[in-house]
Amino acid sequence: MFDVLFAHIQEKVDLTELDKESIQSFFSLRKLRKRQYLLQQGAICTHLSFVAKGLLRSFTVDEKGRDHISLFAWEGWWISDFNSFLFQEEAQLNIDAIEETQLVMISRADYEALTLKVPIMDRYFRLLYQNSLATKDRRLISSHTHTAEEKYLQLAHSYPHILQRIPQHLIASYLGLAPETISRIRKSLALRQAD
Amino acid sequence: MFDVLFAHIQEKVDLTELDKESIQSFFSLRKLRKRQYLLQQGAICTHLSFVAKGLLRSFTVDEKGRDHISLFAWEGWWISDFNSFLFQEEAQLNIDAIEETQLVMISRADYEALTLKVPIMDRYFRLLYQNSLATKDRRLISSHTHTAEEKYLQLAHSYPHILQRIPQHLIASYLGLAPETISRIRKSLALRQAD
DNA sequence: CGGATCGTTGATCAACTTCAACGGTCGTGG
DNA sequence: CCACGACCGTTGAAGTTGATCAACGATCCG
Repeated sequence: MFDVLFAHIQEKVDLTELDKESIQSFFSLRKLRKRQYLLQQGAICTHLSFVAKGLLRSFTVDEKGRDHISLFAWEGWWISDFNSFLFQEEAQLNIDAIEETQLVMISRADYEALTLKVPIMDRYFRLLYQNSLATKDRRLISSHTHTAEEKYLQLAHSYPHILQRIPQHLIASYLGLAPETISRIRKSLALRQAD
Repeated sequence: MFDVLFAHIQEKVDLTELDKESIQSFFSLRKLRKRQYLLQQGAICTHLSFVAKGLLRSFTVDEKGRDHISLFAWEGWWISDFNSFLFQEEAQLNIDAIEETQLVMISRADYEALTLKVPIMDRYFRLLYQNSLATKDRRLISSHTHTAEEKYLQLAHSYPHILQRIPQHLIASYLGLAPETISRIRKSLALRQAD
């Protein structure tokens, strides 16, 4: 479990064995079943979670009871409700497991303590957030610029393997489209493919 | 100029006088006229810029020649094309000044050097990016969840002062709506207001 | 003054949603 | 181990939101 975490961190910064020991001491492990909640709207997000294995989603539910998925997180991704985690406010987001999942988690207090004790983790998280920011920018622009089909194709191109793991109606929710729309897009693509 | 920058940094982390001297030595100043480009698509984004005074926008231009604004940055905001700045790739974004603007800028190399020489800046940027991430999440969800009118009202509520500084068609571009739509929304709101 | 820019309004149009019905598959409890 | 229900994807028809196209008036600025 910790191997996956250390491997991920070491893609961005160097860690000494001592660093690793320190880091490990701040984290705890947790397993989730399929459909199990990690966080529910209105609760306080106590932990920042790294996915060692499995797949989760974060989403909001609107007045009409519809889901809106903001993020999928699989192996090597972090997930939390940032506003809630950082400021210990009520969470706006729900997070649950799409597959059986194994997490490596750190509490709010330990997150602060970790970055103080192992300052290079400030750097790691900065690099992590930088990348994440750039991705979110692209996604927002894409959501304004592109048609439904273009958005679907862009996702399929960016994360081809993940489409096979995620039910189609969840993809729809992630892209901000109706499930029927995805179905029709796929049909239309398949027909054109056949030429 | 540097006062604004230091004030902003010190909202998040503490700086010694020595830190300030070090920080200042890495930054340079620049003025932009109205409509002047800070960055054009295809160029390399050499600097990360802090707005000391004025107002800018970052935007993409699609195949049909339409603008899509991803961000407004006024006093106290940072702006750049992150992908381009970090990896020195060709910029996807354009950035230009909506008002006369004064910037405090740091180059890519100096950004790296700064975070190494003044490690607390890693922390500052991490905190900055954290907040930014949370904001972008909310914006993306909002763009999927809400109607045109709701998006407009949400923006008006979040940044009431800024609506007076930004031409209406740029607001439209930021929200991913046609200029005519904003016009009609405002009319409709005004009519209802009159009741 | 003349051109560019900006907001407004009306008419039409297209993309996507909504609603409804159906068939297949999966998983769980009897 | 089978049967039932929940869940999921598909398809068709109708409805709605917001985009597009076009024209016009106002303002700003060189």
